[in-house]
Amino acid sequence: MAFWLFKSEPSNWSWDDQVAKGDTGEEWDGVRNYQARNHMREMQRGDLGFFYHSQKDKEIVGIVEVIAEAHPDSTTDDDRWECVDIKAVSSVATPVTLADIKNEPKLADMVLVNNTRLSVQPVTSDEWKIICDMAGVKT
DNA sequence: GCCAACGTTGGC
DNA sequence: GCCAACGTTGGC
Repeated sequence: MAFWLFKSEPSNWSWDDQVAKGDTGEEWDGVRNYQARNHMREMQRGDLGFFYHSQKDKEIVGIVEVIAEAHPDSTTDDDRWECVDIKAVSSVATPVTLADIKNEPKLADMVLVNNTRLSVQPVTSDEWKIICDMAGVKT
């Protein structure tokens, strides 16, 4: 079981949009970055991830689950790009902001802090646990 | 709205 | 294969 973080600009694809898809889930398409794609290739069904709103909110707002492993991205003919499908699992009780994360010394090494531009990131199990505590999510 | 950081492209 | 130029992302 691995943990991830999915970043999205809410004006493009928000947590509400994701929740509206229910258990059907949705492709995490549109990624055009090799590092992010490689992370998606490593994902397995049942892996969990944080759903992070970039730009305006800058906070983790929900938990998602990988429901389909990497497959060609249907939004392009370019076969370099793949994506996984994810579904919303639950909203967090307390959104965890980027500022909260930066204020927590244990999270100083998070990719979110050090490589702000990467849209799909790995999260360690320690980081997962700490953030779930902060968010009021039971693990 | 600005700007820094980073990834990608393309000329050589 | 290197590196300058460019485009995009995202925090502030």
